[in-house]
Amino acid sequence: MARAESEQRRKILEAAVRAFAEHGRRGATTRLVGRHAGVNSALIYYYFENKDTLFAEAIRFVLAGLLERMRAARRPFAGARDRLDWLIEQLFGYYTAYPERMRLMAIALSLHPELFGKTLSGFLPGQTLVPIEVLAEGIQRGELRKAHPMTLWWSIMGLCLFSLLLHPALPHFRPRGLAMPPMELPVRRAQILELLLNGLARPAKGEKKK
Amino acid sequence: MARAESEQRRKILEAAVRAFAEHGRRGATTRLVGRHAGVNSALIYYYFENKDTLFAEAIRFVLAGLLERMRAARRPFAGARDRLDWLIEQLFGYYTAYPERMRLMAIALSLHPELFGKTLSGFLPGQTLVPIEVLAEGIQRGELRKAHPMTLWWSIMGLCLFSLLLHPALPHFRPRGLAMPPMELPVRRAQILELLLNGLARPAKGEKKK
DNA sequence: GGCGTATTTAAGCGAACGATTAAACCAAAG
DNA sequence: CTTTGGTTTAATCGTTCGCTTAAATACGCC
Repeated sequence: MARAESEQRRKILEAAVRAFAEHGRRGATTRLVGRHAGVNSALIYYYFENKDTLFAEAIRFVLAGLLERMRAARRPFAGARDRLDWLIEQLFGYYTAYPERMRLMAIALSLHPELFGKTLSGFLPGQTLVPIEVLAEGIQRGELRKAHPMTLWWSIMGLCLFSLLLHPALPHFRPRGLAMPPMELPVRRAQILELLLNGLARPAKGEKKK
Repeated sequence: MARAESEQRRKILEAAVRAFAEHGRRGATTRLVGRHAGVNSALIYYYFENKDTLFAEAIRFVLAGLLERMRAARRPFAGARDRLDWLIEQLFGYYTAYPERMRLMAIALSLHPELFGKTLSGFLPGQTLVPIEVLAEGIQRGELRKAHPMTLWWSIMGLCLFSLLLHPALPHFRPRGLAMPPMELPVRRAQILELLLNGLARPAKGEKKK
């Protein structure tokens, strides 16, 4: 049965996030989670029903952390560029602080889409959906094109998440005779911002980039 | 030891892609792969050294399939929109034909970035990198902004892959009191194309969308 | 046919897994 | 000091895993 909050429970949850992000839902063993938490693996079954609910709770934990971070950092914006830059920064900042959490989100999405969707459904109601609100405000003020804020958020998520996932793969990706672009995170971040603002197409004659 | 090409080897490889995409590298058992392939699981160890090299070969198989598809579909382009639309279509089309292959790519990227990078390094040299060439041509003709073609390709990959991963999660994502945007694949595809062409920012007065 | 090689299978090994259990621990209350 | 209830642990059960082995089967060549 699920026990209430406690120091140990939280330690297990964080260890679970790390273990699941590193080895996947199946690859991470309960013993490994216990070892990461500095705790006997049987304790997991005192706080969580079984391994599967631990996994679901870990996802919920990651999502809550991101939303909480955005809630705390929310501020007024000076325009489209400032607004989009802030949204990107939230994702990049969360990754920098907790890379394993972003990876767990990606794993859940690619390997357990059904569970991911259901967890989201059970979690979001009642939450302040900061990124959606921030984007909706941008549209309403005429900074952004008219569209459903959620599709805009998905675009930003896709661009950022893919870049962040790619990041640790690139050091091992060195094909001979193929020049690689710079891939430090700040550079990639700036590229994403420009893409979101202006697109990839070359501006027609007469149009001027500010 | 790795045996040469054969009907059975390919059947095992395709079954492995399906199994790994469904359950992950650890979650997919060799017995399941064998069952999917209609073959005794011991046969896997006749054609592949062990489970890990089978996983690596499965990734290579998926990448080869995508590149081959693009090589076969390559054609001249009428402008930036046509060019970008074709690139998006390649990814969406590959997903439609083999959803499990795209998912395996996402799993490898999020769960095994090092292996993914190394597999890419071992595979790409000697291959014709169609998407890179297509994008480089677009830049050279002045259709696209100046940038490293590979960063452009990563942007397109990120947008498309995230949308495709999200797709099977959305039916289970129905939070009460939250209007969801339409998410049929063709709609999402059109949105991505517009984003790539124009960005999200509202055009300033005087500029006109064609 | 009959021999030799290549392929495929059934059977099973040791190890590691998720989960359960009962006992040990410990701090606060009586 | 003893009791009590919440917390943590060691020990272990039954199952499943990756992988090996040895036997069985298919197949080409004489």
